[in-house]
Amino acid sequence: MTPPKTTMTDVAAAAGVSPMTVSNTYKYPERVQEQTRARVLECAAELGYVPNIAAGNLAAGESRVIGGTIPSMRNSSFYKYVLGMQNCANAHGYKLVLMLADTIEQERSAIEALIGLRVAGLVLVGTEHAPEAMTLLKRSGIPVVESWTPAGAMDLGVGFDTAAATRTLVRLLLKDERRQRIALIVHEGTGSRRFLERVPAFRAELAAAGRKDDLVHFAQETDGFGAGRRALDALLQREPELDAVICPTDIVAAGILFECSRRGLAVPDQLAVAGWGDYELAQEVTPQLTTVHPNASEMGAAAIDLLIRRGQGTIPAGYSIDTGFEILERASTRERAHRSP
Amino acid sequence: MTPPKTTMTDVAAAAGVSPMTVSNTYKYPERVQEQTRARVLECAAELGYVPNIAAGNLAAGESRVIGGTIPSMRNSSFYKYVLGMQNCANAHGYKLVLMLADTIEQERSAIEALIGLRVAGLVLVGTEHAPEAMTLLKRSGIPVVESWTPAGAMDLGVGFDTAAATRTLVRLLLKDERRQRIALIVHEGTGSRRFLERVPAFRAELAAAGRKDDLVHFAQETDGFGAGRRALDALLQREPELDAVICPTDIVAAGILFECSRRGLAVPDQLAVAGWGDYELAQEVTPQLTTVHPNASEMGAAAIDLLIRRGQGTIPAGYSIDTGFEILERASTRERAHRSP
DNA sequence: AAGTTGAATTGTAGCGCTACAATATGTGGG
DNA sequence: CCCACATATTGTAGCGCTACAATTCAACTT
Repeated sequence: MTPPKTTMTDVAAAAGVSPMTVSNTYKYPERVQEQTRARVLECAAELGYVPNIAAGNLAAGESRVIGGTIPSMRNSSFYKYVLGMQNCANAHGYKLVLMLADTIEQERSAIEALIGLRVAGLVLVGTEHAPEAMTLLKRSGIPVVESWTPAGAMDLGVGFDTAAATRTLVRLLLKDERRQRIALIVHEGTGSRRFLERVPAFRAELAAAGRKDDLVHFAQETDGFGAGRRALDALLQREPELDAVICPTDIVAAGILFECSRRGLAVPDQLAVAGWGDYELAQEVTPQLTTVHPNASEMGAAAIDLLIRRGQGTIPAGYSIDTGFEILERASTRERAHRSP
Repeated sequence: MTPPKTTMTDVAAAAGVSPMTVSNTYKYPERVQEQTRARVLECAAELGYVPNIAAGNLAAGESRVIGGTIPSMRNSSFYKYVLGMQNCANAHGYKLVLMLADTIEQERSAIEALIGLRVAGLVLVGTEHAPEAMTLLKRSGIPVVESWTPAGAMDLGVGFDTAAATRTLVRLLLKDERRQRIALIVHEGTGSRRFLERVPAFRAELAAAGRKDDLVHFAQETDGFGAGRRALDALLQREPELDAVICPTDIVAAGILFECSRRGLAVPDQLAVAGWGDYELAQEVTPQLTTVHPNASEMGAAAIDLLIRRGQGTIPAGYSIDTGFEILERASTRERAHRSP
């Protein structure tokens, strides 16, 4: 019932050295003579010893564990982002532990737990956090990187300019000057305001081109494909002449594509559809989706990198990295063929 | 630079009580008088104090953190599974920390890190683990639940009978007795053999019906939708009379659907397609996909529940829970309409 | 031969917390 | 008024580990 816990002292006894030598074997191998180290490791393996990281952190007053919260695992951008974080962390001898945080409240609880674990740093998504969490974060002095956000981080940040990406998408759609009624769909919900900064960018760009900028639709984040269907429904009701739509994610865009095919609406001839996120899906649907590629993996790596360098004191406060984006223009927004006049 | 770390002693001093009273306030609130507790919590909040879980675990020799490894975040079943775990853990006052483990080697490294953190228990996916990891797991005495697997767990297990699900799918396809050439696609790869147990079930059921059972295709797990395209290609080359196909995931099935639409192959009339996992996508594609619903959320909850109850000593070794599955029959495998004779 | 050096190893103390036993503080009975 | 008795609070010791200073010991100098 009670598992026989193997400690450093046990290993030391078995190897005939002092506990400190065992400690050094793991933490500063170069301080221990080759053959001593080999013997220690052998004994450790034989006893099934795994160093108690928590105790080590406590004694050393530092940690090589980085915590991350993720708001959703449902899209492939986040997957690449987490992979990027993990690879970078491992390459530097850090471990990444994740906690799921779908809502601000869950995030608060996760942040508290990770601070409790005394992680070396924290990577959060976005800049909206529970006020209590912000306070704790500041008090604890743990370095924090906020990701998927171009600016406005409390300290360190990585991300790309979503407003710029939105403007670029609008301009791309306006290349076909016959498109008069362009809509923007954004998510709203308990979780995140991070879509909302696209709205003013959208409006500004349309206004600059002398178009009406009233078609902004708010969709539930939890709805997935269904949100696309519902959004299209609502938008067509408001504006039967709808020309083009910019979606908050490729999932929503795909939902719209599916709905268009049900209704017999031709994409892109009758309706141009732009996605967001460059999910794998975007290349598989017909027509292929124009989308925003977020460099998720680079973003993840940059976040961890910032954290580690901040720990070394080589990064000033308030530093931010823009990991850029790329607009992938595909069939779903191609200009309509000009018919002979 | 050096963040002023607030400790229990600081809070105790501020509240004018002993450190033990602060400790009790958090761990055994009922032992502390109402007003004392209130004062302690107030001081803690003011100082931004968060208990050091790691130190607490060390002193108490126990932990309320559960570790989990996840092989992929790309599908919605895993999302629901993780949610199920997290909800159950939180409901019992436990925290769930996750590590990404796409390969056996990454899993080994994650297991080691989580043991190092001295988590209360571990939830792994599948039954294949690095031998070193298995040894450590046994030696450490940490309770382990293996999930997504019906049987063969080293100790505790949760999952459903994938062989039974496969047989049910085959029988469903055989209801249309004109279907002669049914194929099975499974994933193979560095990551997992967990798809392979479907093969003998597939063969046995077909053999029992007097059909040929040779059409088994192995696809790369990393390929996503593309795997569907490639698999269909390969299968049609081997057997132009292909009637039906059972896919390892809904993603692969959707890939096949997309490819069918490109080729002008009618689903289900010319080719029946069955998916696996009941992803959101399955209901959105046309035709809607027949699929296996894995009760992912229940599985996650059951895993954590087992772990906690094992910690309390109320679960015998070798205990397994079958969380069942459901076959969702949808348009992609409907019987072909009988033409009048 | 005594002194100097450097590498390898080892005590000591303490990280922040909790189990446990010990003490203080009240309450009512005899 | 003293004793039992429960309730509230507090020392003490130690969890497993590491920083740091102290020690050992062989290999060179001079």
